[in-house]
Amino acid sequence: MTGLMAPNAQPGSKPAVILDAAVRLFLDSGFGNVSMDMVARAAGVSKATLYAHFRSKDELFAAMMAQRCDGLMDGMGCEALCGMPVAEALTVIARRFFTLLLSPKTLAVHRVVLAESHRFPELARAFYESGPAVAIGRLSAFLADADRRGRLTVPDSELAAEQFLGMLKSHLHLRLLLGMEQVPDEAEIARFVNGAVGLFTRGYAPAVSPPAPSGS
Amino acid sequence: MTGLMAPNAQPGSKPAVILDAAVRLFLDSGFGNVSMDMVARAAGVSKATLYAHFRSKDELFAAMMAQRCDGLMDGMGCEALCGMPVAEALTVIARRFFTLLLSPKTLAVHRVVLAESHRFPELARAFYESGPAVAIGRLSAFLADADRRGRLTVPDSELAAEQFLGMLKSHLHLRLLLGMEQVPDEAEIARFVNGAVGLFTRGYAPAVSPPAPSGS
DNA sequence: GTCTATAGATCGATAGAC
DNA sequence: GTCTATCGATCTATAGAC
Repeated sequence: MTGLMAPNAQPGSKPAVILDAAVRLFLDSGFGNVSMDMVARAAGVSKATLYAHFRSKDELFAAMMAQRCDGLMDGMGCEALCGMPVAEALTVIARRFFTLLLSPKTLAVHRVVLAESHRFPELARAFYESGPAVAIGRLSAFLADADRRGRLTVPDSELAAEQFLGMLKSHLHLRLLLGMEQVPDEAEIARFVNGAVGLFTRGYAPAVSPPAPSGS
Repeated sequence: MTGLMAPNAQPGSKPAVILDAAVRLFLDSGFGNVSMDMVARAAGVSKATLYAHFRSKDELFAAMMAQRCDGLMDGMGCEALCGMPVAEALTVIARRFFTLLLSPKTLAVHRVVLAESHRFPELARAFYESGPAVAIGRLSAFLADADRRGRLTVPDSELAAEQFLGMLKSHLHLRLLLGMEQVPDEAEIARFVNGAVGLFTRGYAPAVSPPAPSGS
């Protein structure tokens, strides 16, 4: 994160308790539908105490979002994947990305950031840099490595990373953001993951090699 | 559209004038940041007149969105494309979809619907059905036809349609929604369109045909 | 630091004259 | 139908006692 301010989150301290309440309320109902009275009551403090720690509602919101964006990409490391067969590694990456993207927490962050990106432009940027941009960067590095080793033929690894993640998001992500669907079950996840990995590996297969699945 | 109500939009009539003002304000600033006073002033009528035509702010917002969703997919017909070579047809479809998706008007609708999908669930559904769902449906039909004619091998045409449109959206759409980028120029559009068409036609190429670019 | 009480401003919706 | 004026509720932020 850039440094939007993340108060010393001594667990149990007043700022931490307030932030926890703010996370629940803001992510659940958005910025405009949550009043400072509600935050104060949910945190079990008075409104004056709240204002003693956060100078305004904007600052509280920004601090809350900064906390949520920080660990967004934990568990998306790609170190151990460079040795695996490409299709297998892509499957692992796709499943991780999907699980993260479709989790209620991540969906809530998307909803709130999108809704308030106009009022908080730096926040929108911080979210993108700490979330989607990291995913693209790591996958792009993995693809560039696969290209160097001849496992795939990827002329534009950044574009390819966007394509792969975009295929997974597809419109399913939009449907979930709009509240039209529940989180998909295993079968539906497998359908998207296998479909994306298949299309991607076929479309970026190395020049003229046989379709041997393991060796090569 | 389902029938959310779209008052007789006699051009020049008071309801039409009010709706025009509401479109500008709501799409620009969202639901919560626009007051009925602002709408009345922008439309050049009094607040009482406004309430004479729309019983509440919610109803005005819904009517405004219904109007914007109606023509959303105009110009996305795929009739004349079934005769063209697949790659060419996909390029046309991709360019149309991209132009539509990245237009300021469509971006604004996305922003507002996403922000208010919690408060207006039927509105979110109506938007999805009249916009993204139509795009998926038409492309899916085109792909199923291409599969029947042996131009592509597409076992799951609906999934494939989602993949193709998702590849185009990628994270570029998100960056634009967040206000981090201007609308891309011709070169950037070509990069995404050609990349998607290329990956898609290679990955869904018919079983064992040569990679001839034009004929076949 | 923490509380209670309230100032000050805004907004959605309505009443009543014309 | 259209206007002016206003009600009642709500929200952010602060003042002042402890």
